[in-house]
Amino acid sequence: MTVTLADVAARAQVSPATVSRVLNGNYPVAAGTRERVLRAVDELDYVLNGPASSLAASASDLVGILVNDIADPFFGIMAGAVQSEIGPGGRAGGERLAVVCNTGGSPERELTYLTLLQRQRADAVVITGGAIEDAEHMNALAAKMERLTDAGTRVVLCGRPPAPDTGAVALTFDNRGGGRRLTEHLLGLGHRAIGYIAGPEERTTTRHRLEGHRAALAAAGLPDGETVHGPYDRSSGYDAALELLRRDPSLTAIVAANDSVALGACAALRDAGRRIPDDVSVAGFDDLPFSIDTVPALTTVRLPLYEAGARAGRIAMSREKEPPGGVATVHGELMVRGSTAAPRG
Amino acid sequence: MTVTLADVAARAQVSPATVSRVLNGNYPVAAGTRERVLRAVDELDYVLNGPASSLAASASDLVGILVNDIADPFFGIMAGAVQSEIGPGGRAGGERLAVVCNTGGSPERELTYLTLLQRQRADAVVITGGAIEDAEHMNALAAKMERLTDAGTRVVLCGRPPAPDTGAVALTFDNRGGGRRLTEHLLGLGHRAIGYIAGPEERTTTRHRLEGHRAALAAAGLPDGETVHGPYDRSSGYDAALELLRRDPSLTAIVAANDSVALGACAALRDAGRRIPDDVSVAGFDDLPFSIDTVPALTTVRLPLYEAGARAGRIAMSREKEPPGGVATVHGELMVRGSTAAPRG
DNA sequence: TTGAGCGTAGAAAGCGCTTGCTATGAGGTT
DNA sequence: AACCTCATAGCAAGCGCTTTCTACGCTCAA
Repeated sequence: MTVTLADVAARAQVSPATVSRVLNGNYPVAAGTRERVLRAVDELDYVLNGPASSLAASASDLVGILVNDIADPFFGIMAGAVQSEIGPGGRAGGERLAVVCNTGGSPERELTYLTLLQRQRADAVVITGGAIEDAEHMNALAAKMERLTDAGTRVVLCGRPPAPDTGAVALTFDNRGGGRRLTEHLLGLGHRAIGYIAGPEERTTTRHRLEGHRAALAAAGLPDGETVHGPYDRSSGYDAALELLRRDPSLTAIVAANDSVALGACAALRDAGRRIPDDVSVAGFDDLPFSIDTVPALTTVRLPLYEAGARAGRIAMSREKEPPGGVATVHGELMVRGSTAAPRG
Repeated sequence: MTVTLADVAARAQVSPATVSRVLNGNYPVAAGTRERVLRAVDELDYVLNGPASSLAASASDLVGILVNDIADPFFGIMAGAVQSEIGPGGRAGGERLAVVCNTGGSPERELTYLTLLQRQRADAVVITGGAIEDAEHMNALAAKMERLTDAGTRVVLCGRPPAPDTGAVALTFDNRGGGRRLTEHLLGLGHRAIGYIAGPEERTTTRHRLEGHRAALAAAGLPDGETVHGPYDRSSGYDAALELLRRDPSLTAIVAANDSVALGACAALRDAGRRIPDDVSVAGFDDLPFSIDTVPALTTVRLPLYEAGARAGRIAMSREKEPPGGVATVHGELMVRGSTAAPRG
């Protein structure tokens, strides 16, 4: 029914071993023989049986990429960059199956996907985005990562703090520094009543950005401002902005956990009759593609998502040597645009 | 080194066959035995060898999802919906490895990924987004899909025209109808000079949306308006809008191939000193999440991306019966918002 | 001429799992 | 008491490939 190696071998009048060697190209085969084999492969429309091959070679060409939310361009951009370095058509040339798995931000699903990838004996795994700060989950995750690296699977974290003693390489985003510079910018403009819309609690990204924000306030001798937590999406930003306004109608600036949240906040402010930036300044984080096109354009912290993803991909493929200590920090760049200005009067 | 089924069997004092049956749960095993086996699995931290299992059972738990651009929420939303029906934590409960593959819109990569999935003996494949209308590629693709379905892999197209005689089920988007209604809306407002920013040529999505647009014009007795082609992204929209303005400075409306393009067009119009919608109306397509938050909010055609993706996922899992004839059409809904208005004077 | 050395190909032993078939008892029947 | 039925469990034969080891010519140097 389905064509096997043996069929190809028979057709090319060689042994299965030779066909395998032609296909893998890791053993000398005479040019004529090779050609005969390739012709047979073509004529029979032969497709290698991946499982059989992986079993025999105890290695696969599968690389997994975990993302928290595939519908969010923040992850899409990183995932695309990783794939561009790994998958078909990538610089590597290898025909690897670079696949992205959507955890939806759920710790269990993160672990399940990791197990599934371990089951497939994945070559490498790239985990993108922030982590959940739950002790139990962190332990389970660390244990899993360690088992993966022990089994020879390279694990690279992209946009997540290092996981010590797991063998995983980390490309960490400087969320704290970015958050701090952003708030410093606002303080520099003269804002003193600044509301903060944070991401979901228990996420490293959320915490670090908030810490940076508060560090800037503290450095200026100011207390923490009003803070509201919520998911990383526009409607959360919308609701949170209204809530902040309710708590402190006199606030002159809102810092959002990311650009999508900022976008929702802008909509809420407009609906509440506040002009941006005249009445209230708004700032985001990430600098997603749409952020330059909002009205007014969004002040934000640009994270080099594509570059970081690409680098993570190369490290996963061992085409770039890992950073010293297995950890590198990726910095953001403050992008000052029209959504922030000095507060009135 | 690595723990195998046999190790678990030894520890649980049963045969490997029994362990396998406990793990697969498709054969009666006495409760006590099952428990002993599960304990051993746990104690040894056993993880099934996927390739070996797939080889022996000649079936895998891999489901592939192909997308044209993973950084575009249009695809991210669909992919996420498919995964929600298939992957871990999904309604199916099965621990399937639902993976998304980014073709980047390249025909070769599309084929390569399909081959890679065929190689892994994927359970099912969902292909999202429009197709390339190149005869050679279409044939190759059809042949590949046919071979996949022949081998028992269910193939579902989501947002792509049917592929007759390939065994693939298609959930097609009514791009033509949506495009037509959108332009009818503009005509109804009184616009006569309407520019069109199309997507890349040779894509079904591009062609159908444009055809709908022109059908509306023709029905109103108007000739085709100015048209510019470009990629489906904001900078393409920016450039194209300027080009349209150059060609016809008096145009009163611009229809864009999708929302991202429309966003770029809006930016260009603003930079050119035109007010929206006072001077020029702008419309998009898809109704991505950000579209309601643009200023002014974008008139567009809402496509039920999540619902369509979820349905594609269920069909791929045979949890919903396929539509009659293997083809169903998904309609869009015109969303009239602030970016379109009657032309002045 | 003989033997070493090289380039190339084949034989065959698995890789770790699934599953059809067979074996074994316990419980129920007549 | 002998027999039949189930419910469970084990045996063993693969699944289709990779890879080690061996074999077979040849060429080339001694």
